[in-house]
Amino acid sequence: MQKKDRKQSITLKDIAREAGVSVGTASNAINRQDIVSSDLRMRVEKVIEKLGYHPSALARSIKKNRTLAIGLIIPKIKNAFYVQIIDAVEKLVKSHGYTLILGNSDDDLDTELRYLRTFAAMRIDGLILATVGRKDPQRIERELNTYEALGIPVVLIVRGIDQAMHDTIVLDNENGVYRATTYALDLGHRHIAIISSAAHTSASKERIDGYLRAMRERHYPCDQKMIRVDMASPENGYFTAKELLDAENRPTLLLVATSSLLIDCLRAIHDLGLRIPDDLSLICFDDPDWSPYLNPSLTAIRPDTEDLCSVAVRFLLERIENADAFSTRTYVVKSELIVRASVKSLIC
Amino acid sequence: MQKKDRKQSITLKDIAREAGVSVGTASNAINRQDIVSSDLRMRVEKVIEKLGYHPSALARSIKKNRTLAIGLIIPKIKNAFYVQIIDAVEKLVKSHGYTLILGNSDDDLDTELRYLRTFAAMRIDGLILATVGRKDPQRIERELNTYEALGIPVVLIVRGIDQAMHDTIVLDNENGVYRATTYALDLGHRHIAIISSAAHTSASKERIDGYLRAMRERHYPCDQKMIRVDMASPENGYFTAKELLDAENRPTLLLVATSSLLIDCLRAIHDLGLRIPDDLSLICFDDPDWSPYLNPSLTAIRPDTEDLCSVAVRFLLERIENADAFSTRTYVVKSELIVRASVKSLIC
DNA sequence: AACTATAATTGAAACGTTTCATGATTGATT
DNA sequence: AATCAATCATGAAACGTTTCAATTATAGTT
Repeated sequence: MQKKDRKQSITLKDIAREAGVSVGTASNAINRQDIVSSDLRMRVEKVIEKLGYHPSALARSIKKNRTLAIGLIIPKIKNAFYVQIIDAVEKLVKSHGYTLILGNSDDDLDTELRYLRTFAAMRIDGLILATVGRKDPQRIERELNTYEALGIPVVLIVRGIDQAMHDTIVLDNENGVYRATTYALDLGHRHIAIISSAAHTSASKERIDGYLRAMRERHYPCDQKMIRVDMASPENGYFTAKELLDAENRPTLLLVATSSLLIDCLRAIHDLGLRIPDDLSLICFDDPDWSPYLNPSLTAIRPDTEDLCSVAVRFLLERIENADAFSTRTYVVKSELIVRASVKSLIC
Repeated sequence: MQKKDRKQSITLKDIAREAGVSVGTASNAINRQDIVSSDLRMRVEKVIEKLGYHPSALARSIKKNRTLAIGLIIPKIKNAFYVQIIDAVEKLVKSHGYTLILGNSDDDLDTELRYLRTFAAMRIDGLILATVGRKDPQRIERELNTYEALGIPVVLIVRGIDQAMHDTIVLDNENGVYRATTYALDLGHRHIAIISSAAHTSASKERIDGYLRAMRERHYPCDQKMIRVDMASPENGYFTAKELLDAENRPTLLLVATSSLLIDCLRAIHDLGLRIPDDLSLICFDDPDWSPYLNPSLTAIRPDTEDLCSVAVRFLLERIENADAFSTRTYVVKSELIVRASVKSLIC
């Protein structure tokens, strides 16, 4: 089936003709009210009302070389962490007169690249990118070069890219997990496992590093079997968790590295009939809004998303205003350990 | 601070000049490969690669009178139900070559209206709208008339609007709650309360109607105090729930009408020290993906979001292809009662 | 009355594409 | 040789705006 040509709409030319002025004047009557007689302005407004004129942002953008649109690409909308980010970023950009264009790459590099291309073609004024990761850094770099060529600023969040050519906001993954691990050690846990996804992201590596640093500093051995990296295919976290928890020497505490893995892990725990925290203690990196209402409520490492987003948007808008005023910046967002009830103390 | 003029980019004219052809030909070499000699096509492609040409979707859209963008406006992204919808709709439109433009009105009518205007200005090819409701139907109607005038089809989802001028996909609110209520009655519950938000939406009314119908059919009295309508201001659900559950004759079962209220209710239940299901049974309309991992797992009414989205997108695309081929359609999405562990049987 | 300064309007070019009627080039067919 | 088709490329108009130099009208000053 063919798309029918869309009904053609009222244009500025129609307004001008009906009001008996030139089209340039009609434009001025709308946008530059200071420069036009109030008499004329009212006349044009009447005609606009009468004919039902709705200006085209396309034509406007092409002339003004700005779209007032900002792109946000995230890896997984089903992850509550990114929902918080979408919500916060949207409010922020809206308050500055921009529209948010969302891309959900669904943990798929090709989808991400496709959004990168589409958004560049759309000539968004700026991009906030949480990339799916480093499976194929060159391909992402290549798209980002397009942004460079088009003069569209890019801010990376959550996950950086090696060459520090862009402003980047990252979480303190290492430190967050480090503190969670020492907290667990302080409560007497020794068999601590960590399950993480997507080995190719630096976040994953950093979180594991935080775990390792805590264990090493306290001189506890780290069994490699306690470190599991899930391959980010759907459902896979479930099997990884199940295997880990069904093994002979089950850990006493499980660190879950992302809230999307959390659901898989909970399902595995549930299916194995394990009780939290008696059979297994649990800490999650990232604190979805329902975590207090799990039973028991969930001890979690909560990154300061508000801060993350406001810095990201600020950086981006600064670049949009004045692209070259700053050298590349990096900002690390603090996280906080929220102690609830999912970790059992093992000291007598 | 003023926005600096963006670096001006390579245009088709540059390609044409460098390749020694006319700009029309360059365009053909890119888009109409059948009509151009393969020799020329390769030459142009080389130049494109060399100069780094990135076509402007703005200019293209203005000529072709289509943007390949579809708008989706939802009332609350923090509501897991709408996250599912975003995810599903995005995948569907993407598979048809469209880009999704998301607007989160955050339960605010003005924000919704603003998105309606912005999206119309952007000349999206179609709109899927879950409106915040009927606080001020005329104002929404007015914006929708703009879409009519511009020939942009609109499909309403989840929440309809009185005059049936648009295709509409709704949930079977009444029936879903009806079945949940009879299920509760069958298990011996008599003091059943329902808490709902946003009295101005028809969904809210229908859900309460389903509750009432079940009670009446079975000839049980409905205490008006058992029907609470929350005013949709943030945190408010918490107080409404708390008041309801702290009263003298506390219900034995609570029907929660939306998953965003659910979090507030859980907090109230938690704060009052009530245990589910022993002190209070719970059923929620809408089934977020974490509901199986609440403890106890949550009995819920789950609408078939996949179906909702695929029908909505299908209706919309059909209208885009051929706006007038159909008269206004309405589709009701089925829902299913997922029985888990949050309802206690009261029969001996 | 002549001049000037200010204010209001015009007209055309420009933004980066697509499209289409026209023209040019080639090869095959009589 | 002349005609016809088929294939390729051209150039200009169009899409709906904004912008800006140029023009005209208006009022103010001497």
